[in-house]
Amino acid sequence: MRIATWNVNSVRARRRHLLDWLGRPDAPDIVLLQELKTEEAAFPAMEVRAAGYHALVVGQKGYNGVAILSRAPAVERLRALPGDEADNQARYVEAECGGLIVACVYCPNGNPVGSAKFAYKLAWMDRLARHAETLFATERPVVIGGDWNICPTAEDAWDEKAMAADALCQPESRAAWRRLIWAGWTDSWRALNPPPARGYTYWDYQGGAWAQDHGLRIDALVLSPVAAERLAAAGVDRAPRALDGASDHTPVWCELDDAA
DNA sequence: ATGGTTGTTCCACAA
Repeated sequence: MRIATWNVNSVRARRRHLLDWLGRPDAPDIVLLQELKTEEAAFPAMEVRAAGYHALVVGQKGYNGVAILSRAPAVERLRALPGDEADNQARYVEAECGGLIVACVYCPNGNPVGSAKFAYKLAWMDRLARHAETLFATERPVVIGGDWNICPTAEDAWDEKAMAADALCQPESRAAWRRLIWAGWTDSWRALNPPPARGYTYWDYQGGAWAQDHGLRIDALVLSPVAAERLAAAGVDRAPRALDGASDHTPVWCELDDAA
């Protein structure tokens, strides 16, 4: 079972890239998408279906938006992250699929540091950590994947000094990530690629970042213990980032062996 | 210290 996550930065602008990628022979069984930037009604569900995938979409006009694509139908569990009824940003969807619990996250960016947006980022990550505890307690195979908007360590940034003022690299942001790791969750790519390996997943549109490989690793598939026991491979697919009109993120994937 | 780029929406904002 192959699972991937990809922040497409507008599913309408990336429709052709997405459909081409879903049509490749090694395309994943489950794909988590972020930053759809559209309402569910404008999601290209028919074309995605023709490519072989069911789609569970939580959309929003202009901003955010997440989806779970799957070859087998997914059964929806949650369309929002618990813990704040007033939060209407489309950043979370969770489903039962292929014997797994799968959660797709678009964590808040939080820039600039010290703003209300940074406070929202930390509050959202606190809600995620608390919800992750309930998922962990199921003792089921669980995958939480998406754009975390956190660069976990200095090894995950092209230049720690250049990123020092960014919300993605703040100590509080990294502490929110480590809270999950200390609780027993596995960062799938990093588990198989220990430092000094680099696996950037995002390159800014500005400053020729892609051409110079000035990237960050901020997209990840995080596994509960029984899922991590099945982890067979993980990788970053850099090809879509090299295309004309690319998203600023590229897909990350992991392979889980069949359940014993 | 600023400007560099992309997407969506509206004449900015978010990333």
